Amino acid sequence: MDSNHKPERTRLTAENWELAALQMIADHGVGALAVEALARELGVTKGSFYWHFRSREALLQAALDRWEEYGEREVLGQIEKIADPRQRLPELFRRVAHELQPHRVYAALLKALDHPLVVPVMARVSKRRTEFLETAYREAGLVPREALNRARLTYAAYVGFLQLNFTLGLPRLNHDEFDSYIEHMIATLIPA
Amino acid sequence: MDSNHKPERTRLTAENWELAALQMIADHGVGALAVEALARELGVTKGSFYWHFRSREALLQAALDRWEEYGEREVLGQIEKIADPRQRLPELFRRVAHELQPHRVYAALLKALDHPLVVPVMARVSKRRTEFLETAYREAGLVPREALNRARLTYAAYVGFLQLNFTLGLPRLNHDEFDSYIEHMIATLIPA
DNA sequence: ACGAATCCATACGGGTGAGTATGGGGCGCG
DNA sequence: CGCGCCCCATACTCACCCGTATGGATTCGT
Repeated sequence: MDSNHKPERTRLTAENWELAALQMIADHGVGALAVEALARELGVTKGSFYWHFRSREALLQAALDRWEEYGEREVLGQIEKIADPRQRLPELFRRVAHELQPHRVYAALLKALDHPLVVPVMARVSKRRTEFLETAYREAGLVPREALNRARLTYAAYVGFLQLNFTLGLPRLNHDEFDSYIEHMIATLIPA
Repeated sequence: MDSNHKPERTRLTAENWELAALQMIADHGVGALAVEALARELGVTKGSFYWHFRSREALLQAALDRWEEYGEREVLGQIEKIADPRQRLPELFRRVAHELQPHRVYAALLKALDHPLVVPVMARVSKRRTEFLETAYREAGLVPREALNRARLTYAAYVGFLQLNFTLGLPRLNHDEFDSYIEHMIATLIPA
């Protein structure tokens, strides 16, 4: 430990700033995304930041774009590999339930829905995911109107769960309670 | 129109500030709760505010307390009058669905779950409402474990719906689509 | 090796919003 | 009538944070 407590050093790239921004958003919310605080975190000063980005909002936009692109590629990409449509929904539920880490940014963005830059991103992501659920429910045998409503209900339950248990940390479910809840959700929402 | 465009005048009381604060929270979120902005809204200056309240946080706390107390008295009080437990849940769903106005503060508070003063309030409110749903589901015939999980699922769906359709304004449901969604929710979540 | 491009530090200006100090005006009450 | 208390205006200070200006340091191309 010859220099700082943050072992990062040497030159930075725009990607470094964007990833650090996403980390900051996940930890302390969009409102805490300040350039001087980020610079401290990275062991540099504002002088560095304003070389890579035109403004604070430009960084936020870049970070959101990166997050959205990553989310589409990772979350939905894996699921579409599951061939059997009947197994797709339960498997989706179980996988999503056990990857809590990637949802931290999503939960933080849910709390920043007043910010103009956040709204269109969340609108696109929510729309795509709901449509994905809708086709999955149709493949599972629901008629179109029911599939649409069930998709909306499912995604609302997902978002609400994030808010209540993740952000609020409300009932602090242990592992068994959590699994029990997920299986109950599968039994209730997915048609037999 | 001899004076201001805001027809409020004469001396103010602490209650006036708290109600104006809740209005501001509902309209522009907790972050927009600034004392100078509120003072402008009420047609006075900061000098007035700091006579009634010690700080900005004191106002926020008072407003939250008022909202929590009002919510318990109004929302849950009406529902408990419904005698038949079988009719209680569908009736609850339909009533809650058609009173969107009282939910605006709740939706705004959902976006302020990083604020230390907001978290305990939301934790208490969510806990009470989930427990209310749990007993209602038990009265409707579910076994205890299922009643608990179904209550959590229902409340999560409620919270997520607020976030997606209220705050985000996503699919912009019209009246028929909205009713269709509510009835689908009743058919899916409430045991026959 | 040496100039040029890249990356960063230092220092400053400006805007915003919380909190304080202090005095003045309205209103009840004797 | 005039005295005192309640309510509010004015005018500050202070802290924070965005953005700019400019020069220094490091690295890369050739």
